Parts: sequence; C-alpha cells; structure tokens
Amino acid sequence: MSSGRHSPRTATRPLEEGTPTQRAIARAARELFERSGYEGTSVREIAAAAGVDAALVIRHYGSKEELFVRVIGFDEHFAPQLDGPLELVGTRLADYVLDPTHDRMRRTLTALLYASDHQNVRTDLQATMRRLLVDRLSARMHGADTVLRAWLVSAQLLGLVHSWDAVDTDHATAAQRTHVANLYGAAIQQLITPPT
Amino acid sequence: MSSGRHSPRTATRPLEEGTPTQRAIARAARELFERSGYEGTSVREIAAAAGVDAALVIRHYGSKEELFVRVIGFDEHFAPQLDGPLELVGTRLADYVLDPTHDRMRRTLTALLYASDHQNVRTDLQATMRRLLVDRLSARMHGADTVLRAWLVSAQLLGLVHSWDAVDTDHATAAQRTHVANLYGAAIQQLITPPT
DNA sequence: GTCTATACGCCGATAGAC
DNA sequence: GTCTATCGGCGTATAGAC
Repeated sequence: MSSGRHSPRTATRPLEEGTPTQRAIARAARELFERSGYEGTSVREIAAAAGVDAALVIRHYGSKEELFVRVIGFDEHFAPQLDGPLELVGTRLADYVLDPTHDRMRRTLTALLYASDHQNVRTDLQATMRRLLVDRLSARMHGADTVLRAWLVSAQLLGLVHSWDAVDTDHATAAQRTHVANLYGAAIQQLITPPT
Repeated sequence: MSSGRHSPRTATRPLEEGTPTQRAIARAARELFERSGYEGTSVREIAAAAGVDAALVIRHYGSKEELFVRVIGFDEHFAPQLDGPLELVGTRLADYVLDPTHDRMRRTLTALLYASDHQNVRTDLQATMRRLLVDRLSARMHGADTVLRAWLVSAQLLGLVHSWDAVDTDHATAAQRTHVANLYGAAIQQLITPPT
C-alpha cells in the first residue's frame, strides 16, 4: 500500500547507510528477524532493541514488511560454488546450503521462505535467487532452456533448505551432511548438465 | 500452549465430524484458508462465514493454528503416481503437482508451505508428506537410504510447488507444464532410481 | 453442553504536537 | 526528526445466558 520507493536493494547496504538511528533500527531488525523469524518479531521489539520508539521504525521504513525485505537481503553467496567446475556445481551448491559454517545465510534464506505468506517477500526472494543464482548459473549452462533449468535448480535448493530444519532436529553429523549433499547434488546436477 | 489433544488427523475428516456448527466452522475455515492463506484469513472472518461468534471457533478448536492444521490436511494424493512404473514416478509426481486439474491439492500444499513460520504447521506438513509420499515411496525403492532419498524427493516437490506460483504469473500452457514436468521429473528420478 | 457478549492485551500503523 | 497519543483489528479468555 505505502508505495515507498526504495532503490534496488544491494546486499546488506541498508545496515550501513542513513542516520545512526536508521542503522540502529536496521541492525536490530536484521538480528531479530534472523533469530525469531518474521511473525516472531514485533515492530515494538525491534524499536526497543534499537532504543527508539516503535512509530519511528514505521516512519523510516514504511511498514514491517518493507523493513523485512530491506534488511534480510544477503550478500553475494553461491558465487564461488557457481564458478567452479560445472560438473560439480550441483553437489557444491547442496553442500553449501547445508554447511553449518554458513548458518547465517541459511537462517536468512529460511526466514524468507517461512515468511512467504507475504507476497512482497515472495517477490523479493525470487529477485534474490535470480540475482545470486539464476543469472550466473544459466550463463554457464549449455543446451536448451538454460534459464528455466536454472530456475528449477533454485527451486530444488529452496526445497532442500525448507525441509532441512525438520530433518536436522538433533543436528546431523558432518558425514551425514556430506552424504545428503552428494545425493541431492546429483539430482541438481541432472538439471545443470543432463546426460546426453 | 492450550494442550488440546486431537487424534491423529485423517484426511478431511474434521469437515464431516462433530456437531453441525463444528462442521460449518471447519468447512468455512478450509475454504477461506485455501483461498486467502493463513495470515490472510482471520478467525472473525471464519466465524462470520460459519454464522457463529468468533469466540466459539476458539472454544471448539483451541486456537487458529490448531484449526488450520486440522482442516487444511488433504486426502490421499500421490498414491496413483507412486504405484505406477517406478522409472516414471519422478515425472508423474512433477506432472501431478503442476497439473491445474489438481488445483485444490496445490492450493492446500501452498497454504501449508506459506504458513511455515508456525512450527506446528511445519510439523504437520512433514507428517503429511511422510504419510502420503515418503512411506509409500521408500517401500518401493531399492538400494541404500531409501527413506532418506524419499525425503529428498519430498523436498524437491515442495520446492517446485513453492516456486511455481512465481513462474506461473501468466498461466503457463499445457505444453510448457509438460516440459517442466519432464525436466524436473528427471531430477527427481535421479533420487528414486539412480543410474548404476 | 452450546453459544453469545464482552473484554483483555497485543499488534501494525497513523496524526499531530514538539 | 522524534515522541505521544491513539486507532482499528487481531487472537484469545471468560462469564454467563439459553
């Protein structure tokens, strides 16, 4: 509704730009959204954590939803995995999203997936995956429908991330993670370099 | 919080059991949840559609979340696709979830996916996929880790459904759907019958 | 036992005074 | 710019009428 225009988001920029107050809000919002998800975080909590009034948060960012998509965006992930040998991209991508070392990235992605009930969030997630994965991957692929196939790879990865939490109840061992990455990676690879 | 015990849900039973009022609530809830999603549907709306007071909805079902997982569960899907020739299951599953004829099933699945911010919903979605897909599929599979691989098939399907809305903006033609089903189906098949 | 009426404490969001 | 006051709506609880 509030047609607040915001420039095409680039990574975590909102946390570094604007007045100190705005940055404090953005930083608090990002941390809370990552920890507790979208529904689990209230504007009043964010305001309290940033040391300001709740109304200010809305004033500066238009709405909770806009604030979310502004601060939850993430940096240049996937790039190293996409630039390696093309036959290994499937497994490397799966391994990447499962690796606990990249917990921050997965929490971000999870937060976006779980907040998909909001259309703006879905649109933002789509734009992010295009920017970070589809554009880069499809450019390296051969054969027909490279862009479509890259989108389907994105769908596979999102499905894996969504389902991982449930499986990862009592945190999986490194060996199990590698095994899953190999299995799922082969399925992803099917779309990147289909057997002739 | 309200530890309202409810028997293991079986398909759409809640819509047919209980007093007429309870059934009216369940039917209205199901319809609204499917059309407008979890966040987009209020308890008061459900009550109005059922012709009762909002408090009664809570009285009968404990909470909005419990009501949701009770009525949004779906029937015995996937079974015909899973029972066919094993080498075709991947494509048939992909085709099934994309087919507009099964719009009802996809809306249900989408509603569950989009409401994943709520832990009870995630648990319910997981239980549903196990019951309808993982158990049945893993029983037919050969080799190692049949259950794990079946779970990864489930993850792939959920990823496809989640991403499909975005791609399906101007509704895809039947030919395009078939094409996507073939591509994605091959990737699913990789996990069901991996090449030796 | 069903159901209504009323109310409580949050929520996201707005208007206007400083 | 920032805070105060306030809005309407939300999910939910309870008292009590039928």
